[in-house]
Amino acid sequence: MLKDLDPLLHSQLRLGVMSLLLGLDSADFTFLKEKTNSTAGNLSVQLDKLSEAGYIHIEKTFNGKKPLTTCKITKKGIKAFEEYVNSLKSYIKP
Amino acid sequence: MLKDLDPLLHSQLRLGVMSLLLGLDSADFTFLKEKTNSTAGNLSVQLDKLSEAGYIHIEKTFNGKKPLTTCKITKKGIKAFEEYVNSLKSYIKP
DNA sequence: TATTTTGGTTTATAATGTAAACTACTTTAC
DNA sequence: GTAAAGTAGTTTACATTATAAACCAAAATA
Repeated sequence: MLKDLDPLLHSQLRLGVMSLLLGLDSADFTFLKEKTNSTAGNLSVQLDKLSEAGYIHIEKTFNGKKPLTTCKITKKGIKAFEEYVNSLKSYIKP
Repeated sequence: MLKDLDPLLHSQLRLGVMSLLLGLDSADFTFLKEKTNSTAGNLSVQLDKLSEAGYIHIEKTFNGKKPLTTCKITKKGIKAFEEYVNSLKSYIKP
């Protein structure tokens, strides 16, 4: 009946990041920070967790002279997200 | 875009309890424990939280000589659940 | 009558989330 | 050119949350 929910995705901020990344080719730190309305510190921590789980890929480059952190969702991340949504349905079905 | 998720409902066990109660007139402790696959201790704590928030109503009676804890979802709980589901959609929309 | 089971609660610990403080560099204003 | 403010983050310390282990009281069973 009630399926387990991936604890890594069952967090407002991490879910928000994944949701945003799913619709985009890639997104940088500042964009994600604004869209999710999070603090930089929190976002930094949560991106690391998603990265460690292999759900996103983080690339650190430079935009001219400014550091630029770019995130991309991975295949594994897409699959995990889809499974999470599927599991959620067992809770919210009418 | 991404709406805030009620933290009280954004927990696997509490969400599971609410989901189950939504479809039933009422449910007792043991039933919820089995259906959610939780430990009694955890369930006890989480039911208290839902009760304190006014999302469920807990009645403690006796079934013959055995204690019986019965839970019912409240109007407030139904509304909160519906809002939670609605907010969730901003994350999982295709 | 000793042991197990039922139906829980309390408490201690582990895991998680978040904000505040910090780093390092850059741009702007004097 | 140098002081102040801004950008782009990271680290650390604390608060909240979740979970499990230990516990309690009564009842059923052996």
